[in-house]
Amino acid sequence: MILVAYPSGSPDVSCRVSFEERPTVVAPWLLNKVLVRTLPDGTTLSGRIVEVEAYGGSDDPASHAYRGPTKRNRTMFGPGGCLYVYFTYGMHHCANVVCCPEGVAGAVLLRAVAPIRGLEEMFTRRPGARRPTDLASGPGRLCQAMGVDRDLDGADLLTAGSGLALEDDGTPPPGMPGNSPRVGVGAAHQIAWRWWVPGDRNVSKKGLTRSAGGA
DNA sequence: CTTTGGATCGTCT
DNA sequence: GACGATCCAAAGG
Repeated sequence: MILVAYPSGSPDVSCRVSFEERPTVVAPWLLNKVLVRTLPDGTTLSGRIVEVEAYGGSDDPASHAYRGPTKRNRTMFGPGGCLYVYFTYGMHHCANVVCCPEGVAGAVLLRAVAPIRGLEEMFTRRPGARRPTDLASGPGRLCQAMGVDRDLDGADLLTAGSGLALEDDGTPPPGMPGNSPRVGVGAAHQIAWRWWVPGDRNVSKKGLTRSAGGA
């Protein structure tokens, strides 16, 4: 039982217990945190998280974990603060931050980041991208730009040396984030489990729709 | 600008 | 054997 998740009222990205919260709590909190990728050759790529979605476990029909653990989704049942990467549509990878206590499935899909470091490398990895907003404005694009694939599944985002890390540069999450139903989820189970940074151009196209955020 | 359909393969039934 | 937590190019307004 978690008694105190956010002792100071301001979640600490380096604190494991923060990731034992539910995905609907962790998701909006991740907005404006920085995702840092260290490539095998030492190159650093980074971007500010501007769009996320929450996925649950046995309570969420839209979640990979809805019908229990499988070889593919087992990372979702592991400890919070780790990365869950899956491959879909025969060509795209998507990255998630695992949350909830170990044994309980839950994750936050990283849908978009605003590139900060390594733009040149990202353009190389994403031929066809013209503008910086083409680099990581979507879950598949984000993974392609930052070199994230299934090899990083299970990586610990709170430990240096795992290749991918979460950092807090002091920018707080938006006080009133954009909020809408999730993208690509059947209308039958639509609830507003998607959040974004209002006004950020890197938010994926399908989402500058109505919200509580405004510009 | 919006809409539409094809690509492509690991995973689970 | 069917179907994606998607992306992109092409075509139409």
